[in-house]
Amino acid sequence: MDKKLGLINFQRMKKKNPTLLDIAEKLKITPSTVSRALNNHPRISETTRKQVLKMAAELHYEPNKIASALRSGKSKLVGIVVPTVNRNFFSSVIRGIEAHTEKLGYHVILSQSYDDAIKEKQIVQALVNAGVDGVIASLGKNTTEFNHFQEVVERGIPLVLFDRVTDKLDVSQVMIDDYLGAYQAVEHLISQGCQRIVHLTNFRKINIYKERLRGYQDALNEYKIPFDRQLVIESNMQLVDGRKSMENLLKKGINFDAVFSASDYSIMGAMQVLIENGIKIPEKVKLVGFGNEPFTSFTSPSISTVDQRSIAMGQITAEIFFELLEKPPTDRIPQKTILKPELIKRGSSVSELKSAKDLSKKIIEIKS
Amino acid sequence: MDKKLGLINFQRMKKKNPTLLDIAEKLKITPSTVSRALNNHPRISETTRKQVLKMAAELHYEPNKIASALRSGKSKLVGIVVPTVNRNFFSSVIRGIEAHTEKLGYHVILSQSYDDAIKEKQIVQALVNAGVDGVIASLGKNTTEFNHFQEVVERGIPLVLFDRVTDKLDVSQVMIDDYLGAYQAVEHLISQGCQRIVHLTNFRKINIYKERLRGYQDALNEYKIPFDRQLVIESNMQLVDGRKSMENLLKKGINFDAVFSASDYSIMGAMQVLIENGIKIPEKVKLVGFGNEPFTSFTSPSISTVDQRSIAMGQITAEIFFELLEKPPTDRIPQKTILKPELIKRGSSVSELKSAKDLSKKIIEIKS
DNA sequence: TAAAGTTGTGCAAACGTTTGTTCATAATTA
DNA sequence: TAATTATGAACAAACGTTTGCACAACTTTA
Repeated sequence: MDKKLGLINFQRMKKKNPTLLDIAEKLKITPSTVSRALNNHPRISETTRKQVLKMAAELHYEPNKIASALRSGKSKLVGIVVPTVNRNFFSSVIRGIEAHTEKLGYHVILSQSYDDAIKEKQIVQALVNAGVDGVIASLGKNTTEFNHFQEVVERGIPLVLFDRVTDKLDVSQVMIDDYLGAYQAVEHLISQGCQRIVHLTNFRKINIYKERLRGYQDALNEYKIPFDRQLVIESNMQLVDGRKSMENLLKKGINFDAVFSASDYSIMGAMQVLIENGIKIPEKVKLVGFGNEPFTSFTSPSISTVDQRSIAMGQITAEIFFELLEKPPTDRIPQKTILKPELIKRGSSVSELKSAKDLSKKIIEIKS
Repeated sequence: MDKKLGLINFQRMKKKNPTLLDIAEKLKITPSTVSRALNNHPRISETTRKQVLKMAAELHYEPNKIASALRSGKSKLVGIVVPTVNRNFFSSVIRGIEAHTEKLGYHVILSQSYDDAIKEKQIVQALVNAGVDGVIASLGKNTTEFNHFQEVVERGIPLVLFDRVTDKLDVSQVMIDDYLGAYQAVEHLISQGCQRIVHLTNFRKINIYKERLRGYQDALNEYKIPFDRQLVIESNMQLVDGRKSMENLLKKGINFDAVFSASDYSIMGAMQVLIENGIKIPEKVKLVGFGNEPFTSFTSPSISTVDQRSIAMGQITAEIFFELLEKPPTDRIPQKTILKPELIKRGSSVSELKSAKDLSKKIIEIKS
């Protein structure tokens, strides 16, 4: 019986990590010296350092981050909070951030709020409890209250917001110029001869959509095109919403020659309905979306859209974040960084660009 | 000078978390009692427990997870490793897992390997160092060596693989029946009258692609259609690869009437080239992809594809994982769970389904 | 009514680091 | 050569929990 128990225990035995103490004992020095040797403390002799490094490698020593975090208060973890990770924009930004964090020996805890304000709050608290050294976040659509983020700041934990930001928090923010993006998109449509431009926007009046709407209005103004309230359609901006909005427009018989949507998803839905009704794009109606989701280049015609500079945003967000991290909390002056978006003209708004193939055909025809 | 320093220090003062000790002192009891009270230890009296809970709430006490993790060896963190998070399939699985973990008070650390074997190794080590209680992973395409995962198992840390799995590790796995998915897809194409079916596959011969190829071959066999090596095209399976593969096929003048791709991205590319060359889909060539990426339903025609049951896979993976977690390492018998995929027939392979609108039109026409 | 069991709490060690302080020795300066 | 400074390493405390053990005060059992 005893023997069997012993056997079981033996099998259960987990491979134990070697610790600083193990290295210290082998070398007949103290753990503190080992620790300093591994952390390149200047007061450690080259010979000791070499010995320690060698022994550490030999034993496959891996520092226990938990213990380190407890003692030093630095976890080398940065928490990222996004509404969803399943959006090209967000995952690109994350990739940009990750590239930076890795270089500096930090790791990322990724959490999704699914645009749920309560979940967002829980996540942020959990991240703080987990001892992250900083938080990078993009707000959920339904977030109207910011105590959880305020708390982060008060704890002296660096916080950077990107894309979906708020003025109610006095923290560093990185965003694109939504106003400009919308303005350029609408200006482009006008330059293509459009006069009755529908705008699809979100019924939740969060910053980015307000700005896009403002860009739309100002561009119309600039070109002396009257603003028609009827042409601004509010919805949840998903594909189905785009479909519904377009179906409604057609049913009501409202006259229009272009659609500028604040989301690629809803413009996709709108385009589907237009195609199904035999309305030629871009001949009869021209379309521009927002976000440069990958699928916009797959469709036929491909969809013009506004690129949000996700990679750049990720890089810059990370840079600002780590600058903040180095500074003591008092020196952290919140800064706003606004990136210029890029209008990508594709087949849905420019006849000649209907597809790459068409283009090459045309050239061949001219040649022959 | 002194005063100024004092002021600075005051400003810098971070809001300190209250600890068990703070609660204990206020109530004139010991931290151990407080700890037990908060953890519902049976030997704590109801009155003490209530007092502690009240005081904890009053002080906004949040347990320090780091300290708890260090002492108890349980971090309540589960690490997820996926090639990329920017794929509907993966993010759906993750969502399924998250739903489960949250209920049980666990948190998720999400990491992306970007199909880079070295990065994957680093990530797994980092997760172990970070003290995760378990790991859920989907292998990168280039992973050929599994020591890092073996290490996880040896440490007694539960490991579950999903979708991209390997037989070289004796751990629990959850996957779909790739063979069946492919078989059904090809069978469907044959039932639509196709005889010369191209198969786009990955040049990396990882499990899932091998299985899909096998399904393709067996379906042909079953229906006495000769296997033609020329019709199997290997590539990296991205959109551009699909384009190239199709361009090559057309250039070589190879005869075919259908394409079954092991990826939605490459079938998308292939479809673009076909459309650009004026080849009618599904009349001349029928297409089926694999993965049910959202964009497959956006295109025109919409693309038939094989759904990978991502939500179910996430749920089941999480269930298996937490079962494992409860058991001592010795009792962890690896189990394989194979889910049935679902063939989704859309316009790219069925003429009558070209679009929902067409369908409704037809109905109306019949009526009138 | 003494022995045995229960219940509620305190004590102190432990988890594996990091880090301020001390202390000896070696190198520099006056 | 004595006084000072640099250098390298040891000591010990600390981070905030958890947890085995001890122990007093009760309650039950014989």
